[in-house]
Amino acid sequence: MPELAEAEFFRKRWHQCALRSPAILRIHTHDAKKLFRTAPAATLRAALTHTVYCNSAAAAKQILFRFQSPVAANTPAINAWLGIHLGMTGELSVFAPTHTPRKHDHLVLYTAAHALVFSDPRMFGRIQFHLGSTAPTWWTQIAPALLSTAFSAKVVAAFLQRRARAPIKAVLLMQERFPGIGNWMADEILWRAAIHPAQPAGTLSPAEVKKLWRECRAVARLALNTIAGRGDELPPDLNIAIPDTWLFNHRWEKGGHCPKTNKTLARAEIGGRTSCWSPTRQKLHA
DNA sequence: AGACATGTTGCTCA
DNA sequence: ATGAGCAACATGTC
Repeated sequence: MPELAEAEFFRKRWHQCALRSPAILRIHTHDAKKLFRTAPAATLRAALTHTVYCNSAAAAKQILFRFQSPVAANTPAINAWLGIHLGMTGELSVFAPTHTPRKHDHLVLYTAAHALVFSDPRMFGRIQFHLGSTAPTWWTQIAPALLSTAFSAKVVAAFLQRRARAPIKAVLLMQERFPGIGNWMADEILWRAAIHPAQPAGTLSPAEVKKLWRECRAVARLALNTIAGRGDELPPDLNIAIPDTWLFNHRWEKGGHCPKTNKTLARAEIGGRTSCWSPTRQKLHA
């Protein structure tokens, strides 16, 4: 599920509740070493218990939550940074404080009013942790956001040249330049830009590169607005918000049709991932 | 039963 | 050294 906008959706879900009841009273963790590979669960539990939630942010497919230890006046507060990557099947949800951890609830933060739950059946996600006054490098090193000025058409063009022989679809999935783009966003962008997913990145015309860059930003903006909501608003359901004018609602259904051309959508593995495109709209060229 | 899944990483080979 | 391709990870669903 989680790409750029879903990460922000799940961040808000925890945030809205954590804000109202911010003291962490108790923490449950599962034994999934894989998820805690860079932050041992015991260390995290010890450091985070009795801290207080401050704020959070989402970037790319990652979420950062900041907590502080209550300390005496005149003493600088210690920040505890919790990072969550949702992987393929990760999810953040909120239950009553009486919640009993389910099979795939790998991390549960109990406050007076809630149980903040991170669950992930496939365990492709990752939990990170850091103590210190400044944000950790695994957070600050995330590439500049699609909607930032640093993500310029020029920077995109240069990146495509370095990856000239790779299919453009594979290039869009590279987080070091396109933070937060995943399989469905990449297909949505290419469909709107009318570029075939297998087109080698170095063979895009200057006009196509410009169009691709614009659609990266447009899809990021639309996805954030519709999936993650505007401002502090949170859509009640992750699945109901997306209009049928997007490729999104047609790409997985068998015999799905392009909402622009009404032709049957094509599907193939490109760049190691299943890709979906509209054959009359997105054509390979020299 | 078997194919497939909205992600990353680490290994090969060119 | 750099880029491209692919298997592996672990579990659930159709």
